[in-house]
Order: sequence, then C-alpha cells, then structure tokens
Amino acid sequence: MVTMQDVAHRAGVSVMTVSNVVNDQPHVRAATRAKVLAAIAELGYHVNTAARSLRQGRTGVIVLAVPEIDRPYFGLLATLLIERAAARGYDLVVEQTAAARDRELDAVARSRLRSSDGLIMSAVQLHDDDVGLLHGDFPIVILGERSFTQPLDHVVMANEDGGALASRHLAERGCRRIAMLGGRTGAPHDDDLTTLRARGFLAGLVAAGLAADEGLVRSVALTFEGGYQGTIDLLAETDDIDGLFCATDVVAIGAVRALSDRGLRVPDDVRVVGFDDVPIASFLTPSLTSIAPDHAAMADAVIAMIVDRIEGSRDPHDYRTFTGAVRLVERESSRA
Amino acid sequence: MVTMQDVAHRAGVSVMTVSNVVNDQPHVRAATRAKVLAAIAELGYHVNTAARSLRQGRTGVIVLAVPEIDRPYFGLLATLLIERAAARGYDLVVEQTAAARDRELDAVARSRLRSSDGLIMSAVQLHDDDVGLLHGDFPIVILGERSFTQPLDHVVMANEDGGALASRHLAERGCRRIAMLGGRTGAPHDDDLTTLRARGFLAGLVAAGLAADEGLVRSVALTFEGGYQGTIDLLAETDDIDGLFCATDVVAIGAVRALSDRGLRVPDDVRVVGFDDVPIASFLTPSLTSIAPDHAAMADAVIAMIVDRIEGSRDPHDYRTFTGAVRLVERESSRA
DNA sequence: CTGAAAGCGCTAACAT
DNA sequence: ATGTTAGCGCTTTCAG
Repeated sequence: MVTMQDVAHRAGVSVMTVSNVVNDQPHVRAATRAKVLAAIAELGYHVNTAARSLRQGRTGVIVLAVPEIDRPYFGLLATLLIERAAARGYDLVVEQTAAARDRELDAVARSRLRSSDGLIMSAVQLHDDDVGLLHGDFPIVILGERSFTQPLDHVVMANEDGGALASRHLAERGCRRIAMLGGRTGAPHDDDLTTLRARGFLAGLVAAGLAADEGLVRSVALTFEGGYQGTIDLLAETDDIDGLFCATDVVAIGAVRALSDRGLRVPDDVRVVGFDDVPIASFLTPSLTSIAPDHAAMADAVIAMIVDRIEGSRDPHDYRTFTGAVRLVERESSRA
Repeated sequence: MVTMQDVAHRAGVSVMTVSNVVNDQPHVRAATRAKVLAAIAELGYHVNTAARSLRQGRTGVIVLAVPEIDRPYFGLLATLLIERAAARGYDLVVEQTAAARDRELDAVARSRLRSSDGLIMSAVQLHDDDVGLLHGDFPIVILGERSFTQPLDHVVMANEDGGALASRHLAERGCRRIAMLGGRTGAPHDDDLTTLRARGFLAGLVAAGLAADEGLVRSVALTFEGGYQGTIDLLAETDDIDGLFCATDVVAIGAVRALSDRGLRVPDDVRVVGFDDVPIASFLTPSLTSIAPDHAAMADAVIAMIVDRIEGSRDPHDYRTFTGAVRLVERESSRA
C-alpha cells in the first residue's frame, strides 16, 4: 500500500504538503503541487479514507435504508437521491431492510450505519416507541409515512390528497362502484401510507356524492401478486365494480392483469388508477393513470434536510416536515 | 462520542476486553462479558468502523458499480447480491456510473472505491485498454459482457444461446419475418451484450432454416423509449414483421406498446420475446415470453469469486469466467 | 508557503 | 482470562 509518506519522499516534500495538495488547499506553490501530483501518479497513490475518516470524524457517506431496491418506486427514489447527495459532496449507500421491523431497528443501530454521517430512512414498520432510538445526536430523516409524535425530520407526500384525487377522478369518469386495493381502514391513529391513501379515497368519494363503502377497501400486499390476488378475491365477492384505485402502481399492474384474466376490459368495464407514477406507467397497455408525487422536490427536501443537519447549519431543536405535492396524470386506464 | 476507553472504564476492565467482547472472541468469562455488554448498552456505544478499518486494513465493504439501479434488471441483481454478500459478512454498496465510460473508470479509481475491499463492476462502456487500470492487487469481478483479452474474473450469461433460443422459438411458432431490436451487427470483435444476443439471434434463424437478414437487426437504446421508437421506425420501413426479439424486457415493453399503437396485436399479428425475465414480465398484458438467465447462480458466482479473491483463498494468477445458463419462459406474447 | 508533532479509536502481538 | 503497548494513515495545530 502506498501512503502519503511514500509520496512525500518521492516528491521531496513533507507529508503535510502532500495532504494540502490532495485536499486542494490554496497555499501550495504551483511547482510544488506539480511535483507532488507527479509523485502521486507515479506511485498510484490513493488516500486512505479510513484514516481520513478517523481523523476528521466524518465519512462523507449518507445511508439510505429502504425495504427493497427491487421495486420501481425505490429504484427511482435512490436514483434521485444519489444524484443530489453527490451534488452536496456525499456518497449515498443503499441498505435493504426487507420491510422488517427488527431490520429497520438494526439499520439504525448497526455499526456501519453509525459509521456514516447520516441516515435517510424509508421506514415502513417502525413504531412511534422505536423512535426514541432514532434520537440523540445522529442526523436522521424519515422518508415516508408513519405517525410519529416525536419531533423528527420528516419528508412525506400528500397521500390523502392523492387518494381523494383518485376517487374524484373515477367518479367524474362515471364510475359508481369504486373499490380500493392496498388501503387500510379501522386504524384511525395510524398514519401509514395505506391508511392515509384510503382515508383520502373515502373522503373523495363523499366529495363526489358517492357512498363511502369501507367494505370495498381491501388491504393487500403492495406487490404484483398482492394486486393480482386482491382483485381476484374482490371480483369473487362483488361483480359490479366499475372503478378501482390501487395504493401503488405495482398493485395496479397486478390488478389490471387480474381484471383481464376475468374477462373485464380496462377502462371500458373497470377504470383503474394507480399511485407513484413509475416510469413504466406510460408504456403499459393500457397505459396507467396514476397519482404522481413530486419526486424531485421530495428528493431535494430530503438531501437538504440531512446535509444541513450533518453540517450543523440548523438549530438542533428545529425539526421539519416537508410534504410533496401530488397531481393526477390521466392515461388510458381511466379515460372515457 | 463514546469510545472503547469509556466502556472499559465503566465496566472496570481494559479496552482489550471490550474489544474481545465486541468481536465475539471466545476467551472472555461470561460474567465479564455481561459487565461489558451492560456498559455498552448504558453508554450507547458503537464501534468506530473507521478506526477498525484503519487498523485491520479491511473495510467489510464490496462496491457494486452499475449504470443505474432504476432499471428492473439491476434492481433485481442488486437485491440478490446484497443478500449473498451479507451471508459472507460483507456489506454491499451500490454506485451508479450512468453508463458513461469516464464514470466507470472513475469508479475504479475513486478513493471511496479504493476504500472498499473489492469491486463488482457491471461495465458497459469499458474498453479492453482500460482494463489495465483494473489490474493490480485490487479484487475486481466484471459482471456482464465485454470482450477482454486481459485475464479477469468475469461473470456472464449465455447471451448467444439466449438469442438463438429466441429466434428458434419464434420460428417454431410460425414466424417468418423476424426482427430484433437492441441488437448490433458489424462489430465482430466486440462482445457486448447487444452484439452477442444479435449473433445468437441470427444463428438461431439459420438453424431454423430462415434467412438471416441483418437489416432486420436494429440497434436501439435499451430503454422503454428505445423499444418504442425503434418499433415505430421499423414498422415505417417494413410492414410484414411477424416476430420480434428484444434485447431486454424493458425494450420489449416499449415495443409491445408501439405495436399496439400501430394497431398490431400481440401475439396474433406479431409475436414478441424479451430477455432478462424481470418480475413484471408475467403480469403484463399480454404476459411477456422472455429468456430467463439463472440470476441466482450468477449472483452466487460473483460473490464467491470476489470474496475468495478478497480473502486470498485463490491463486492470484488464476482468473475465471462463469457463464450463467439461460432458458426460455414461454408466455402469452409468443403463444400460438 | 512548508514542516514537525500529536493523536483520532481501534486491534495484533505480546505480556501477565 | 485479561492487560499493556504500539501503530495503522491521515489531518489539526502550531512553528518556522
């Protein structure tokens, strides 16, 4: 391994001068800098980041903990965050929690995460009580829906608005029996994504003058399979559905497939609206109407929050929540 | 910050004992261990991984450099690799290279990557000449197709076999004018994925007794848009295509959409085969016939190669290539 | 503008 | 079974 010492010897200067060159410090003569850079190139030197981190007490790394990156939404999210983190001089490391509560806790406690400067946590299973663990001096931003009574930096999207947009849109397109897949009712004090989107969905129905039938809101796994099986089950019980709101695009894709397998045409027999507006939505047949969150604004907010926190440019007791706007993008799956 | 010193004081032992407890070393009495663990919990101690890395000369981190994780194939890949790396005691860090050659080179040279124990590189733009940079003592495994004359650890899939499976399958289903999207011809010495799949595709046509028309092999961006536009362009020139092989499922999804926009039915008018067998394939309408690589076996091979290399359990001059098998999964897009 | 010294927190090697 | 010492490679601090 080549060290700064080696470079210093080769260039005939001290280690400090090498360090100054490596870190672009101003007070180095051009000639000296050139000598050092030549020595670095000749020896193939690379700074040892472990040593640098140990000395500086910072790593330049932010961890993003998500349930699985193998989901269109998280892939998109990670892409945006990596780009923005890089712009602020940080590397982003992706950690998978598999949506398990202990893995999420682990993510907070794990040494490697502690060996980063901050944590962006897409927490789907953490409880309010767990959040105590998130406290202390370590910079953490929660991304996504949970009801936390504790003060926290938090970035969410307008889930209720999105749900309401979906049901009102379907009602406007003439639907009268509208179901929701991937929604949860009966947990008034829990504010996870499925509850919030369901709440907005029901409110939208009422606003459109339709009955808010909680029996038509079904909780399913937010996967292709969940959407597929949920639709099959729903159709087995009620055969007169003419509108379907799915809590995520992935669920919607499974649902559309199930509708087609049951001989129902989209949008002619059943109109469908998804949520997330993942890139594939416009290439499906039929293309998928979806609630589009402002991913870019949310990514900006997340990075700004965590970096400002890391760099100490924010009041330690000032916690913020940013809510990303949503809009409805109409495509064929709900068109007249 | 809490250090081992602090824990040692609190527990009334030496730092070495704390270190031994933290690292699960055997020679610690149960009572001592309990005292130490209690002190750790009380103080909220976490090992400083920078210090550990500096001391040990290893980081426990493997970097996976991919063009973009926001693509189904790479998402799937990352998920599998993360799991297997963890099983061998390594964390996997995902780095995006945006499929740019300088970014890929950068990925090799960058200090943070040098601050990992090894690099898994899904290299789409590196040239043979660049590979010199990959050499030296640093453990690197190349994942995916490039023609390298230099000795390297390399994991690929049977791309030519896959291409041949696709064209023979389409021929068996009665297609006579079969095109390929996302293939490249005329670069006999380049062995990237698009060239290999095209080569196999043409060979399969010949094997099936059909003419191998290179004019029907089109190079397109391996994206939804690439597949869409490529199909539109193709149909503008030739209107009698009855079979279409796409170099990736993503391209196929764009292509199916374009066919539908041009009033052609899949599979009735045009049969379509993709490549990668991404999870969404079976939920599309029509579901997508695809060449399915043995992702799991490839992930196993990659991790085994890199970890064995890192841990020095392989001859430094013994470089290997692993080729993952492929099979055809027939679904509606090509069914009779 | 450049250099010398100290020490970040941890663990390998060697005591005891 | 536990303790002592040294030093990993770097940068902060202070001198020149």
